[in-house]
Amino acid sequence: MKRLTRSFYRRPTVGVAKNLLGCFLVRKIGRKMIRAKITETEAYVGEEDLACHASRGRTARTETMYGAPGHAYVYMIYGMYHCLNIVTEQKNFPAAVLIRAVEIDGVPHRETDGPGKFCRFLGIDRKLNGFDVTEGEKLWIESGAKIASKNIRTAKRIGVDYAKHCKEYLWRFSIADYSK
DNA sequence: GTCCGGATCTTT
DNA sequence: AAGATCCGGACA
Repeated sequence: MKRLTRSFYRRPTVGVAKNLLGCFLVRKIGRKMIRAKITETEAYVGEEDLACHASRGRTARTETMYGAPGHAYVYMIYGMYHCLNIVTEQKNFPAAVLIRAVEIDGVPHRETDGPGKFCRFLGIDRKLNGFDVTEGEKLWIESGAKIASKNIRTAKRIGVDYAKHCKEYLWRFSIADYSK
């Protein structure tokens, strides 16, 4: 397995979101290393995407998304959960892939089948916001077996009812075997 | 400064 | 179906 490089992320976000399925999110805490297979993702693309945090422009929070691709964008939601995204596309174009679910060997899937759940399990919080996943030692992503397109399920994104017409975009992707 | 709502999850 | 819980963004 090979670590994904910056050029992997410097591409259209929807493609990155699909290609991340089946890849392995690796988290290292001290001597402990956890490998998590990515099973569900969503794309958030630019200021025109009303579901994207950057739709309200460049702010302190969204600054990471405007930065170079291959960095983690971690934010807190509902006062108690964190969500992990990987920044995509060119610098100064705000876009990212939200990782929504992973699977870890020996861990019940229900503990890692939501964005807040696996972040809690992997100890991911805002301290990792802006972390370079193409170089750092705490968090990175390795390539995995390619998922055939017939095994990729496409759907509307979750929890973005406020996003007007953008809520209809089919920018949620999951591996068929793991779809709920 | 104040106010409001959220890319969620758990429990009822 | 509702509660937990708090930060970021909008407005003043």
